[in-house]
Amino acid sequence: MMATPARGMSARAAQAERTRQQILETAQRLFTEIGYDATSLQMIADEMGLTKAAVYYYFRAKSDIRHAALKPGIERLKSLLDEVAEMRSRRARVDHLVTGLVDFLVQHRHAVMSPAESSEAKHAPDDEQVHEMRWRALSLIFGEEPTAVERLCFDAAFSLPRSLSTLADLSDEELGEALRTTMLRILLRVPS
Amino acid sequence: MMATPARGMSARAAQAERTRQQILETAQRLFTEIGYDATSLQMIADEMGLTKAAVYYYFRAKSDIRHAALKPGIERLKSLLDEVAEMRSRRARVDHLVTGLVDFLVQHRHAVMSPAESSEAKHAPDDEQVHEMRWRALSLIFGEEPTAVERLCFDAAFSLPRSLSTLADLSDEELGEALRTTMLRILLRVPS
DNA sequence: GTCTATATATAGATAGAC
DNA sequence: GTCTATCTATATATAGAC
Repeated sequence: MMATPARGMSARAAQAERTRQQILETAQRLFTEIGYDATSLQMIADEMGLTKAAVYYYFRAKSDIRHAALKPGIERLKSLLDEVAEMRSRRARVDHLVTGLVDFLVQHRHAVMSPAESSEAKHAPDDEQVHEMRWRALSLIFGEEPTAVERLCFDAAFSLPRSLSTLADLSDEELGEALRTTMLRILLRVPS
Repeated sequence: MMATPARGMSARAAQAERTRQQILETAQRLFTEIGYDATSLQMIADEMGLTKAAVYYYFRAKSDIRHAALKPGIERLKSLLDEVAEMRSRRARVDHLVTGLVDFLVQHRHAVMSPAESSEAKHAPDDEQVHEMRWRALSLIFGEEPTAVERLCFDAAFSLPRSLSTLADLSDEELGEALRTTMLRILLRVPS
């Protein structure tokens, strides 16, 4: 779970932690590039010069890798929504949510996994959480009873992470600015 | 390939055509609900009370079912773009594309398959075509050198088909109107 | 900590009976 | 036209040697 080996760890344990982290990064990249279902543990092992069994030493199941890969994004989104919930004006809420999300997206632009689009999407605890947060965000932005158009604007704006792969030619700054501008435009001034 | 058995067909052949069509509809529904990769031929066969081998009699491979399921949408989009290309004003082009697309989406709202999100997405001819049409549509709406924000607005608007499943509570009329309004709002009056 | 070897399940696909 | 039976490949996952 740790990004860096803790102090006091043996050299062996530190190496193990690095290996674990590398598996996670490799898996995350493959999930992003070709999708979760299409990524086999064999591919992950091959890319790292390990065997499947070695991968299983670090993760008990394929779904655990998915869980670990999704975790930082889920945590970030959760705390972002907590912060947003404290804000009074709608404008400030939208602004904070968009800015926070865009910053996270740009930082992880090459490893952004959409939680949906996996055959595990049903009943997996991660996806339950994402689903709940989606509802929470919708309420925070458009109130308890959003109109159909508002719901669509919400979906349109927050579907943009899926488009990251088609924007590889942009620098981090350009990408961030474009994402922020577009999301704000879609979410603010929605016609009734 | 035909939606209805042609005149002069034997009763046996007509029955075969119906079975083929039913397999297609069942598969399409499952592809939409749980995704292409997660749908096995066994599931399709089970839902219809057939065996896998029977399904293979009608379709030589799983990918052929996908191809047949995608075909109507691809054809519709292709002719729509041909029509749009003939129009002079940008406003008319956006209007015609959005209206045509929304009509198609509402009509097939329970069986809309996103061409991407399958492990076959690479090098499958269907996806090549969709990719080309995406570029063509982008050029028709925003010109040959769209800005980053314009590309994002394009993606946001045309990602909306993915949201159909979350709008099951709307009537066809409500859905169509909301889709049309939202897409037009996102695609028109994009800030420079 | 990483390996070989293997268990088990299921995928897509085919051959041939009826 | 639909079936049973089977093939082959590959998936996730485990046991136990080193």
